[in-house]
Amino acid sequence: MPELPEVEVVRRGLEPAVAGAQVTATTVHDDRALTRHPGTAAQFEQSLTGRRIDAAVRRGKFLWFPLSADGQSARALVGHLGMSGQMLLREPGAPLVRHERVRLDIQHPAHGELVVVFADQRTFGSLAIDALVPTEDAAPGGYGASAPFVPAQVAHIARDPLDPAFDDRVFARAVQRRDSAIKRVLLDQSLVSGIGNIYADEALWAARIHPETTGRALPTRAVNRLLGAVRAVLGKALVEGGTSFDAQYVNVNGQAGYFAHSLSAYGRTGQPCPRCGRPIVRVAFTNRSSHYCPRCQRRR
DNA sequence: GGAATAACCTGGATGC
DNA sequence: TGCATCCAGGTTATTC
Repeated sequence: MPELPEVEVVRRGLEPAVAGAQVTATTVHDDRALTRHPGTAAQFEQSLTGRRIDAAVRRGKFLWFPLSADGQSARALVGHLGMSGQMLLREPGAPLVRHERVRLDIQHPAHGELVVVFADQRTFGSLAIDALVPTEDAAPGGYGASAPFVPAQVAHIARDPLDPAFDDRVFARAVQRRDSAIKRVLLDQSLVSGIGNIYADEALWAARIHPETTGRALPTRAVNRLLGAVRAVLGKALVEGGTSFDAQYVNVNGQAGYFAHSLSAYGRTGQPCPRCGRPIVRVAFTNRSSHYCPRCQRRR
């Protein structure tokens, strides 16, 4: 499932191919991929075709591609991979990809003609064209950005822990005001972005914190330890190309990541904890699952 | 305003 | 073999 490392792998793969490229054609195969787009599929195609992409930017799990102004208001192509979205680079004229929803034909001054395919099995992902608005803190909008702008529909998303503008102290104070379980807090994208179910479980295991511990119960030292664990887990996953369980997550060339082999808690129900040997347990958690070690991660 | 939950969706796995 | 059911989970709208 695409979380921060997977989305960053995609951004890094796309950046050299799309930054500076012009969109020569846009084809929407399935308008369910445009659920976040305010207009029709035809308007989406018309708005995008002919525009130049200036960069590839990410905040949390959102990607966006600022479009050259050309006398129009500043806008960007915004994308979210949802649970199964993929952005693939293909050669011109490449056959239709399974679950292909949108295709962009682009012309890059150095790389020539290329195709960007947005494919998505479960249709939770989306593309949209959205206005860029100034960031609240005047810092660059996200990873890969030089300008202090963010798409309007991403403005409520907090910065992620790998963003240089992320404020550790503000995060710690916000956590300690919450009566919710810390896992729920980690998944709240308006407090800290980029963390999903997999990396929440892994970071809590690394920091030896029980997922049901309330934010209010965590001393500042523990919040900082957790933040360090989050950064370590995300950084390691990024180096290993992200986590792939099946064909749902691949990079822009269709290749899987290797971090699934490094997981310590997530998806390891009944297997020994790598630290103490006690079996990892799985418990229900708001329509999904939490995995943790009952010995290493004792409830406060 | 904070917290909790349902709904959206598809296909693989499992059980009968 | 075929059908029904369960499960995975990010975001948003709704409710309390």
